[in-house]
This record gives sequence, structure tokens and C-alpha cells, in this order.
Amino acid sequence: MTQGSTAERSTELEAQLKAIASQRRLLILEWLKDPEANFPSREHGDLEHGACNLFIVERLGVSQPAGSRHLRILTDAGLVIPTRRKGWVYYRRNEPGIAELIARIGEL
Amino acid sequence: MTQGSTAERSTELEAQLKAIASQRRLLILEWLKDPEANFPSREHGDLEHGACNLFIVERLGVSQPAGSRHLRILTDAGLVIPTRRKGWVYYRRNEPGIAELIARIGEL
DNA sequence: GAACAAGATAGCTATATAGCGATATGACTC
DNA sequence: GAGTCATATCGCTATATAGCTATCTTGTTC
Repeated sequence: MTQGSTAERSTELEAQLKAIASQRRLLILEWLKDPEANFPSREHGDLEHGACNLFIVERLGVSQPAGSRHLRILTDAGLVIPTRRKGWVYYRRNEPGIAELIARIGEL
Repeated sequence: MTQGSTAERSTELEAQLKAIASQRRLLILEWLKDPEANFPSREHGDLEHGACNLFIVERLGVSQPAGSRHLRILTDAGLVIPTRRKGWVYYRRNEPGIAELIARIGEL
């Protein structure tokens, strides 16, 4: 059984809903739809893996720790995927995860 | 213009997401899919208008004020519709509102 | 219109969330 | 392997949310 109980699934859904119930995190998800358009390239090919944490934090206009936590909440909810490369962490949308959340909300 | 600004719409979306990012409120919406099955009838024909506040509070297992606030949050978010009748308030799902929210989340 | 009952609001406490600055961790670079 | 830079975590404060009891408001009934 890779599937949790109903209660666990409910709690997970609640966590995912809380993850997107934030203006800043909605913005992050929106920006990550098109990293090339929304963020500078740190080096050739970076944007394949999404946007550098550094630029997300900067664009959010919050402190680095605050941005880091928003990204952690999105990561824990399975909505973005971090990729470590060189000294940086790049974040991209987890499209299957997002699609699954949308499907579950569709059952409301 | 009946439509608010983008910022207002975003804030409204955030409020709606926060409204459903709660186990208790998700339960209320679920129960209201079938008031007849989930709640006793207060008098003939009541359930057309949804479930009586009283029974929702009781089934939630929280105090009356706590239940009242949950219902207010759902009402403010446009997800349920209250109907006052005799001494009671009945709540039913606002299906168009829920559908609109689902559609907006689908754009995530 | 007096009595009563349902629901909303007020005032409070406890917990959760979001922000910050400071610091620890981890990974490149030399 | 020492230094440095990006990111994560810690410790704190401020605000938001959720619960309670007590009380106010409102609508119904007699």
C-alpha cells in the first residue's frame, strides 16, 4: 500500500490547500510557469531546472529565510521540485503533483 | 465594471482557498452534497434549502459559535448560501461559486 | 408585547503562520 | 582543507486563526 488512509489523504489535501492559500506562493507557482520570462538566467541551461532560489527570494521582496520557507512549504506539498546544481537550488513546478491537486479539488 | 482588479481577484482567490484549506469546512461542503443523507429534516421540505445550522454545528462537534464562524467563512467566500426560514438558517452549496473556484484553481 | 429560541458577535486563550536577523549547514573553489 | 557563497534552520516577535464561554440580536410564538 503506497496509499495512505482516508484521514491521511485528507490531511495531505489540507496541507496542499494551505500551501496554495497564500498570495506569495501563488505568485511563485505563476512565475515558475515561465522561468525564462520571469527570472534571469544564472548560467547557460539553468532555467531547464526552473528558477534559482536567489531570484525567487529577490522577486518576492522578502528575506532569504522567509522565501526559503515558502519554497519548502511548496516542496513539502509536492507542488514544486528542487534541483541542486553547482552552489544553487533551482525550483520548478511539479506538474503531475499540481494536476493531481487540481483533480482532487475538482471533486469538491 | 462588476469585475474587481487583478489584485482584488487574487485576494478573493486567496480567501476562497483559505476557506477550503480546513478539514472542518471541507467536511461541511462534503456533507452538503447530500443534506438528506447527512442531516435530519427539521420540518417538511427544509432540506431543499440545505441543512440547518444547528445540525451542522452538532455534527462538527464544536461549539455553536465556532460552527457559526466556519459557516460565515464559507458564506463570505461564496461557497455556501444561507437561507433564513422560520427561526432557522439553512445552508446549501453554492454550486456556481464552487465551480468558479475550481475553474480558477484549474489555471494554476 | 413578553417569553423564548436560534444564531451572531464579543472577549478571551491557545496555537499556527509569516516575517525578521543571526547562525548553522553544505557544497563549490582554490 | 580553508575560504566562500547559497540555502536552511533557529530563535524571536507580530499577526492570524480556531476554539471556548458569555452575551447580544433577531425573529417566532403565544
